[in-house]
Amino acid sequence: MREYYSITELTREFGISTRTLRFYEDEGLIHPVRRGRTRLFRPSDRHLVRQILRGKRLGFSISEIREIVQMYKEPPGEVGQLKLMIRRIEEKREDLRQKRRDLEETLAELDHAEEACVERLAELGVNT
Amino acid sequence: MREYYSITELTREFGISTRTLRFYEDEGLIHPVRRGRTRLFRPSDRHLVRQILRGKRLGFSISEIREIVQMYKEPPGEVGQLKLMIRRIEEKREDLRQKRRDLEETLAELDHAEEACVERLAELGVNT
DNA sequence: TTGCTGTTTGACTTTTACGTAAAGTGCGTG
DNA sequence: CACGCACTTTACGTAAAAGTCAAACAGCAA
Repeated sequence: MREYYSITELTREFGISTRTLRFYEDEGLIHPVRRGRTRLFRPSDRHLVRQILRGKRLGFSISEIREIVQMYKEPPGEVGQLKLMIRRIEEKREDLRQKRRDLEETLAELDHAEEACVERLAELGVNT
Repeated sequence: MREYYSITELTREFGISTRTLRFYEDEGLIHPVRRGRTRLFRPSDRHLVRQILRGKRLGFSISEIREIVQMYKEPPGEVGQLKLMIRRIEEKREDLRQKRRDLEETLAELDHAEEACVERLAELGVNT
């Protein structure tokens, strides 16, 4: 496990630009440490980036992703906050379950579409 | 099964604006027929809107959704086109499978986060 | 010292997906 | 007829999420 990653190492690994990583820092999603002015990304920052990009692929906005990564952190100490957090987590999970339904339906329709194409090819006498 | 829906009926049903439906028409996603200048939405248009919104929830862009709804249509008649279409469908499916992995991972992490909160509540002597 | 590479901040630009305002059409009702 | 209502087009505006570019600095090799 490496101690630190440079900004370009991460851009290469994840296929994103330096601008994007700085943008995520401005948005408070990541907090790389500094040596002088230069950013040093720890493994935890790298893991956060991975989680951020996962959220992006699922169509979450930056502020939604910000909420989600808050949830991954240490649970708060106060009872009210904890209950609030649990409610928020449940909401996100419901959101994700909706996405899962959408996803399965879309996959099923694509399966169907592909079958139709394959059948059409067979009709045309093409050996698949 | 209704013959036609008005634009506002659909906006109410789906919780979107008229602007959005006209935008989708401009983008070539739907093609409601006209009586005079007024749009009439058929059941098939309504179904398309449903599919479009599903794509949106999954984080697809308008042009990606355009590609997807092309795939739902009748398969093309020409062999080359058919093979191309099948390749495209397979790409989208791979895309969706990636999303599914992302989704399951995110759900798992949220499960874990919620458990941590519940445990923390228990430590504080709160009866859940 | 010069030059290269990587990095910084800051400002401006772009794309997407609509929102919103203006001005007008078509139709059924009182 | 006048009104209201749903609908139309055209045009400009905007927020989010970066992309792009410039100017400057730091470290290191030749």
